[in-house]
Amino acid sequence: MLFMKTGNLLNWYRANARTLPWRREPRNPYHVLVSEVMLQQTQVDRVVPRFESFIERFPTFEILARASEEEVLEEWSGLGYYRRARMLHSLANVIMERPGGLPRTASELLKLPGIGPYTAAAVASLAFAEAEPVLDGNVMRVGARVLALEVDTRSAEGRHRLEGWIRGLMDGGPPGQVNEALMELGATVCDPGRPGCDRCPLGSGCEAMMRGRQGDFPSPRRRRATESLRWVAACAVTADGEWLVRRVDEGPILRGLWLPPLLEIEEGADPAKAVLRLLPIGTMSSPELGDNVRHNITHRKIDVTPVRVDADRIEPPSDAWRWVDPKNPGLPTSSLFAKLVGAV
DNA sequence: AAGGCGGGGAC
DNA sequence: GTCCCAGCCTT
Repeated sequence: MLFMKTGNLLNWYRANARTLPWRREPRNPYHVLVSEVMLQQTQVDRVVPRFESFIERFPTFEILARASEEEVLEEWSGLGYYRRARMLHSLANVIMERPGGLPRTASELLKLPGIGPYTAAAVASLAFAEAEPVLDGNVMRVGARVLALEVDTRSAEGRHRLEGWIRGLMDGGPPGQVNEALMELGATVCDPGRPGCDRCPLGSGCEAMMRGRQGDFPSPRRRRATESLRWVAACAVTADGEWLVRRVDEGPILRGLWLPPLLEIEEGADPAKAVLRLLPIGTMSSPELGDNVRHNITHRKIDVTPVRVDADRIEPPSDAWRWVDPKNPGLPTSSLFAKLVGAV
């Protein structure tokens, strides 16, 4: 009976699985690892193109390890959560030093930088066939509904119950396929707002569906209130279209990335006046306001006013300043940069 | 156990 | 506007 449910799930998966670049057989453990790190809090559609270019540039652990952190961050630009890129680079170096290379078990993978319970289980099961349940946002939602789980899916008890359920499914099929099928189901059928129960292979095995209570699971997460901020961006541009950028060296956000100088301003303050203090430029044209740009960083909503000035290509005052071609910065940066370029 | 970290897309 | 996403590290 239990096995039949697994069979339904795996048959559904074989018929409906998306073809994704990191799923090519035989599984390449490096590809599996890179994709799983990119997929942390980031949706598949956004990861696919970035995965392709990352693998093209850094095809192996060894090549990744030998690259500079700045090169890795440049390739990561716009993907967000930049700590992931730093830790992946660090991980590659650990792997190169480690006898035996990449570990094959979840418990050993868990010791590596940037690898938490989810990624350890995903790599171990998908690349090395270990029977280790993955608990990501998708699987937790599917499981919370199947079990009509009243406790928080992230609590110790919730995780334990979900893992038990998945281990039961793994008695009926290959663990990697079970994990991947559950994630795929959560991503494409068991939608947070509008679950497609009529096409779900788990059918009457879902307790929430049987009770008509799909919307009650999983229990909602507490969320920090968003904070609104106002920034001004000093956009110094040469006649050739080169932009002056500065490396962010302080604050908790976007550190290490290169952006036009940014400054927080008060509501109602004059953005043009604030810009003058930000630029190491002697003479400049009269500042010109661009269209405001909206940028969200975790719990912050930031309203950015770009102020453009025509500038001469002065010598950068320190190595924390550079002139770049905005179409191809060649430096680590945020998607905010492209938004500003389009708004002045 | 809780807070913080990017960014975009769906509604 | 709100919510979510193949989470992790730090305190």
